[in-house]
Amino acid sequence: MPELPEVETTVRGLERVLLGKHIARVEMRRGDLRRAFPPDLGQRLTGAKVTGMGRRGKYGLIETDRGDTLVFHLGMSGKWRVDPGELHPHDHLLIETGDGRRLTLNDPRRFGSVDLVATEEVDSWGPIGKLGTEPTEIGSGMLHELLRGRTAPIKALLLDQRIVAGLGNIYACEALHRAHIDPRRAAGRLSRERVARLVEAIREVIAEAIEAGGSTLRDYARPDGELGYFSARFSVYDREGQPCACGGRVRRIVQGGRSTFYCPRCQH
DNA sequence: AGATATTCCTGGAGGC
DNA sequence: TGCCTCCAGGAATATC
Repeated sequence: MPELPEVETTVRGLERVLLGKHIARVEMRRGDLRRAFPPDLGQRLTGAKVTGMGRRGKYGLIETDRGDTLVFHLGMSGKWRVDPGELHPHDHLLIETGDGRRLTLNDPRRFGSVDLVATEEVDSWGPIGKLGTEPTEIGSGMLHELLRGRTAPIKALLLDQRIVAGLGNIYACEALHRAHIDPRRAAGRLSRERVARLVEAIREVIAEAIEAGGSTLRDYARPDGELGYFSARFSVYDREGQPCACGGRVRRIVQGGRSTFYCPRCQH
């Protein structure tokens, strides 16, 4: 389930293979993901040189010297495979570099997307233009202001990409646990101090996940050739019924159709 | 406008 | 073993 840390790790992995390299060949195998692939994706990428790599929220960015940026989203099952041996059924896009490396975008559930956007328009481009602040850049005063008057549970608003960009279900749960905040609490009723604690927790959880992902990345050229995803020991996520560090028991509830895991003993 | 529900899709888990 | 149902998730869209 790629959230910000997994996308960041993916981008760093792709950077080693792509940055400064020419794209020799592009093969669109199945283009009907969330959106159809741009029909001219192949011709606009073929022969181009990759001049930069980046990330915004959960979107990965591959910038070329033609003024285009490939914007990808991994949805929930997407991943890039580096030098895959043979192609798999869900390898929807294949990119070959001038020095013979191969990359495939694999996404069984096809919730992901691939778009080609003029580089100078990326920041204002539809989905990215609507995104809120990066977790690393948001201040507690700013978040407190954004949450003011909101009656929805804090958990639901942490998943709203227009407020903070990049959190998904896992890290929203983990951050709330670390900040000792009850996920059901109305977002607008959190004190300034608790919002500050939440911001700190979000930053820590994200940073640790990226660090752990980076260490997995060191051996990303494993036999299966896949980029390694962060698989940490979560404190609460997917741990229903198991003990919390405080001695409580992790509970699962449903909010907005999504599972929330939290500890009733230490989250208030 | 804000909150909530529904939709897309496939693989894996669990039930019988 | 095999078949069935259900569930996971992000983001767009619909509905209250």
